[in-house]
Amino acid sequence: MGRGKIEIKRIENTTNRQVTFCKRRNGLLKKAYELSVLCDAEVALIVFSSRGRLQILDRKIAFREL
Amino acid sequence: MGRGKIEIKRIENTTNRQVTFCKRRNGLLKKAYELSVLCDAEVALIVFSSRGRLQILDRKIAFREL
DNA sequence: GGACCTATCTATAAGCC
DNA sequence: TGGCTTATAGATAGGTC
Repeated sequence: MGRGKIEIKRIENTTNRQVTFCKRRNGLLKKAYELSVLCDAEVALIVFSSRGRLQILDRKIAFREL
Repeated sequence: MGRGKIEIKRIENTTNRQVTFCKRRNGLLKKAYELSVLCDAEVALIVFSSRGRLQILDRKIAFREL
């Protein structure tokens, strides 16, 4: 999606990788939230960025960043 | 998205809710996988369906269903 | 229930500032 | 680095079989 198609493999350019990480992490959090609400499901999402930041989403700890 | 826009609130129709759960869970698993590969990040996704099935994605336990 | 279809909506890649 | 913008790829709602 976006202006061009990309392959699903490690983005080598560091800047581009970080930008993509932020964008896609946000998208993933949003979709996890939507799934939990729409379908009344328990969804937990745990993401470690390459810099070691831990981020969790669930319906009780919504959008918490540790 | 799809043929019409929907509100993000619990889907009351049981059949429709289960269909949406399956579709969106698959979409979420795919996006979690893509994030982990593209951005070399650790991503774990834990989903409980309303029927209590547990599903986990991470890069080591890829697409495992318990 | 699952697999496929497709019109339409959404996420996002690449730019620009 | 962090927001915007926008063209386009991708996800999916509703439907059929």
